[in-house]
Amino acid sequence: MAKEPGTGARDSGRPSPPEVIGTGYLLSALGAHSAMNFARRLAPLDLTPPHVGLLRGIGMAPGRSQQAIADEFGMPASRLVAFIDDLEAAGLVERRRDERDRRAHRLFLTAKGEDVMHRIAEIGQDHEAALLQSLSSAERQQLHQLLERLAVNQDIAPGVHPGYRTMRPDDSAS
Amino acid sequence: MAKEPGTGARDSGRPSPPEVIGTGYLLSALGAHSAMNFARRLAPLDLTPPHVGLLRGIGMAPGRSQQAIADEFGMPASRLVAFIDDLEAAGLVERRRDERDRRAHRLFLTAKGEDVMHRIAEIGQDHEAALLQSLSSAERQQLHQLLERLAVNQDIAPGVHPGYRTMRPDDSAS
DNA sequence: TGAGAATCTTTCAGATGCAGAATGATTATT
DNA sequence: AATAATCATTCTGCATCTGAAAGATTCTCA
Repeated sequence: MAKEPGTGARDSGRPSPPEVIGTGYLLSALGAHSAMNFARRLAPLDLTPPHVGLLRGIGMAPGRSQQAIADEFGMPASRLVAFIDDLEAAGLVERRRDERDRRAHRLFLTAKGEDVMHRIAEIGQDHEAALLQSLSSAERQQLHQLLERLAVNQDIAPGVHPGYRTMRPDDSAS
Repeated sequence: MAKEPGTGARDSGRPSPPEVIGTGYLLSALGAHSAMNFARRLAPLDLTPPHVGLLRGIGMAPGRSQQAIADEFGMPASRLVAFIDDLEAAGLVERRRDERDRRAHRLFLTAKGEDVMHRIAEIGQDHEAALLQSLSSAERQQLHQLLERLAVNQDIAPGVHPGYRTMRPDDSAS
């Protein structure tokens, strides 16, 4: 029985690769998990996390052009169109032609949009509570501060983030 | 001028939506960012994070079937095939027919595969260092422990995580 | 033993996310 | 006035991901 292949295999002569799970990995796994759970909670409203991000972006500074918002969120303007279409069809957002520059559409939350934002805030709090349930209040604060430091350091835009899948391997490594 | 639509609009009568950026959001943004940077560093090796996850999975317990690995990683077995094809074409992984069950393929790292794993470990450390550069050593430890607690609590599988995009809105909310 | 059910891999077809080029309308530049 | 730049939109193409066949093998149990 020299190999015992069925069970575990933990005894070759080689230096085994490091077992530690990196913080970066934890971050990305937890982030994906958190986003997925949030998406689940959002599904009954027929919204996705990007929709919500945009709603927030519009609500916090109404009247901006699609281009401006696309820039803030780091997405191509062409991608924004479909999202705004959805939000407008749902009656949450209004496109108004800019009178000073009739190429541009200025975006506003409707009254219904603002109501939905409050509903979303509740959902967000539930989600947050579920996510952090294993941490004490002090620990939650600690965690939040540490993450905020990282975010500032990496200058994360407060917007919609694509998955790494979006990465084209032809850019230069950081 | 009752509306003043041009400038900022920060003065309606409504209760403005909460400004706080949730920890869940930070997590997901940082996670996406981290995964993207890691993907960038991996690109010269012609590998993606899922490839690396699988390599690790195979290296840590060689000889398992594709089905077993697909289960561990929470992905459909059909999706695994292409990844293993890639890894095998690159000479990092070997498929061997299981003699006891000739339907199954058992997966092993080649010597080259193990070498690449070590290179990947280096890359991971660089990545980690860049990510955490703004934190003291004690803070890094704190952060890691807090995240680990969350991961355990949410029982995150140590595998390949799809983005929330994968979520079909027809499942039940958690 | 032998027939049908289950299991493993693989291929294939379809849905979705995403970026970038092309287009039409409008505005800025000179 | 003519040309260039800018905004929104549409369209095309590529990558990711899933689930449904299909072929090979093994299991079940009558």
